[in-house]
Amino acid sequence: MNAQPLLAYIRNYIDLTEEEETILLSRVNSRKYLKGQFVVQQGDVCRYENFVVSGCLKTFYTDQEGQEHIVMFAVENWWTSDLGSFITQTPAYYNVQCLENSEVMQFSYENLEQLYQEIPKLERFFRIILQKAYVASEKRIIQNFSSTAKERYLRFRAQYPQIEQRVPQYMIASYLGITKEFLSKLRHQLILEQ
Amino acid sequence: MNAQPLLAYIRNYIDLTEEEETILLSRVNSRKYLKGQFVVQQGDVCRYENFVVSGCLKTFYTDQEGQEHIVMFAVENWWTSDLGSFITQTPAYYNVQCLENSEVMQFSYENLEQLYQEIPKLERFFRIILQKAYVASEKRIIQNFSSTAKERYLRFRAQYPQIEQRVPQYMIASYLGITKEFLSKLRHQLILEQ
DNA sequence: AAAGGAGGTTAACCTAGATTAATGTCACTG
DNA sequence: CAGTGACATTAATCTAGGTTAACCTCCTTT
Repeated sequence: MNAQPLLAYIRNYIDLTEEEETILLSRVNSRKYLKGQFVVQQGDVCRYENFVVSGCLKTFYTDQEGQEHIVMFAVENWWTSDLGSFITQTPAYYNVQCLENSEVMQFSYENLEQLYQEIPKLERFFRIILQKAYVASEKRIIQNFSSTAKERYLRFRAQYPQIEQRVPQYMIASYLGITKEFLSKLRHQLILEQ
Repeated sequence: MNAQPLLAYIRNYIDLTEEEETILLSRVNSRKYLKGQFVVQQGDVCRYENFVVSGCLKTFYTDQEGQEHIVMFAVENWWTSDLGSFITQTPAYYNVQCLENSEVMQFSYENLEQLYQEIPKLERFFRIILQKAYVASEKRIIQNFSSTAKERYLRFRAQYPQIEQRVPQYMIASYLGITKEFLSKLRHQLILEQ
């Protein structure tokens, strides 16, 4: 397993001794998934928090009409799971599925609680990354409210160029909350405007 | 100052010794605001995380056209601040303004960092409440995407009956991302449907 | 009691984006 | 290289919700 990306990521926020890093790694599992496989399935309890080492995944749910809605994408150095399901250990609302072959580092619920005991600094680490995630999530709420689809698309493109290249457009449309047809119209408009 | 609501709230998540509670309270300030006063103003650095002891506040921002958009309301036992501004100590994007005379318990940035040193359990406390806030925020993103205005209004009413009574309708419309006229139309429809 | 001002409603008209369905493009597999 | 399946585009029509503006209630304040 390639633990370096995870350790490097954690070092951005807290300092761990070598011993602590060893304990940490002993309680994390690396897992490889193939394109199309599910890391979380709605209805199951989400057992892991997943740190993405390589690959690309989507988080989505299906509404009453069976429509798929993409909530987020995750690529290298992102976290993905159904956090609501994970923290309460109740059935998941979301699916997390691989769009490419992917490798993730998995923290199970029990191992993570254990780790909080063994390395209390990790409470701080997860608090800090959650703060950031929460702020980003709030920002997304606003931007959805007060922008047109075109503005949201432009912002998405500017903000996540790595993702736009790797993901088919109908999924980007789903992420933006518009139809693939309307996204197509927007793209056409933008070409004319140049 | 009435510290009981805050202590009771914290006790839901972690156990503090009497001594720890004393330290905590020594680093928190109670503050009373009048209706209309601002707890956070956009452009200023947000200095506090605020726990609401009594009253009602709104968090909003103004867009390019000067339109006000309400992001959340806060009542008793809720937290309010501009977290993005607070954690980075950079100018706030939001305003937090009192809709009623309100009392809040304020954690300043410095005191909170100090408290994390003195009572590491507080890292855990804030991690847990942030997890919950993040999950709620994500849920709101979804519900905004995949529901009509009518569904969102009904859900808001069911979920926050305490708030609907205390806040004028044009603010609820702003929170729901619709115009007050359209909300009025919806309310009319709902009366006919019964 | 008159005059504002804050909030709420109604109605006529307008627009962003959805829906449906046909057509196009490309990559693969047999 | 024909055929299939996955993805993208175009165009016609429809609808949720916005905009504008007039009007209606209550409270306050003088």
